[in-house]
Amino acid sequence: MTTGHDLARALRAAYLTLHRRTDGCFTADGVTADQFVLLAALADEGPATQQQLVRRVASDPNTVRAMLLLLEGRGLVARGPHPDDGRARRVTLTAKGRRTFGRLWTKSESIRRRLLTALRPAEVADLIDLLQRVTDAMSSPKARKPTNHIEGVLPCRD
Amino acid sequence: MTTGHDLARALRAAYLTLHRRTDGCFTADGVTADQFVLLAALADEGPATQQQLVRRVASDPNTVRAMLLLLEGRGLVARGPHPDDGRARRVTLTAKGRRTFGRLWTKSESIRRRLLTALRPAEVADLIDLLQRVTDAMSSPKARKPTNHIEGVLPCRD
DNA sequence: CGAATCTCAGGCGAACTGATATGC
DNA sequence: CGCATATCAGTTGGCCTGAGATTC
Repeated sequence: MTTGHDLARALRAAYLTLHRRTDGCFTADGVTADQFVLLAALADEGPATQQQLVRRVASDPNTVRAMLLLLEGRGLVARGPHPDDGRARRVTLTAKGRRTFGRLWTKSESIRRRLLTALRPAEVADLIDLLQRVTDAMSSPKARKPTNHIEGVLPCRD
Repeated sequence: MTTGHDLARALRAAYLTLHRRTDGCFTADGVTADQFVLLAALADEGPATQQQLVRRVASDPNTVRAMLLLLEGRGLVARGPHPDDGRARRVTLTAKGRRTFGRLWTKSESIRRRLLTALRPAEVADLIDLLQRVTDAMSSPKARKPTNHIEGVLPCRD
């Protein structure tokens, strides 16, 4: 019956509407939804190298760098040298970054509440698990031509 | 325990990995994942006005227009006058568009197969339902200042 | 040496704002 | 008239390619 295409569409619709609402929530603060995700990754899991951030937010090095430059320009993050690895940078939230994130977190409270009132707790857990499995299924098990970027062009072949 | 943030992250990761893989699948054909969604919307549900396409693919008029211009330039879609409404346009797939979509559909077979093998049929149905409810929950029930665009800036308040 | 981390230059499509023309 | 559909100009941020420097 279903070909998986319905699932892809449902996933797309859910993500885009969430993303749009989140963006709208932060426009007055000049922070995008994606930048908020980056701030949250730093706030939740602490300082990280850019490479680690790439993995935390499911992005790529160039994009993360560009976002960090923007956030750094606003004084929300700092990129210092890494103590143990001369190649890496250690990205941290500044005090201002922490304050801003706290404010944005509060501002987006209603969004999270919406999510949680639309679903029962058990359903939230189920949904997270199902999404996780989708993510795993789509993650490249065999990338050919590994580039310095994310995983190279993701092949159609499985 | 969960604040809804985990759910947002899982949703983001699932969508982005799917989107990336789909994009990579079509790069050789010069069609993006989002354009594919537009083609699919036309192939599945037939000709439509641009406004209808906006709803079908959960986007906004300006974005849809820009994508249609690209697709029209490649001869994949045609935008004719609407028979009943002088304001609207009737967007259709061209023969070439249908052929291209068929080819891309076949090419992306492995992606859909991955989705379906990662989940049991009942889980697919559940996931679609849960995502639908997330979408509904995030869709603006009360937009203030309706613009000609999508719904105006989506407010944080619920 | 290869591999990993990051930088830089450049490009592209998606998404948005705001204003406008036209037809219902 | 208000409202809906679509257009146009312009901007931004996200994401990517490809190359290169530096360090492990």
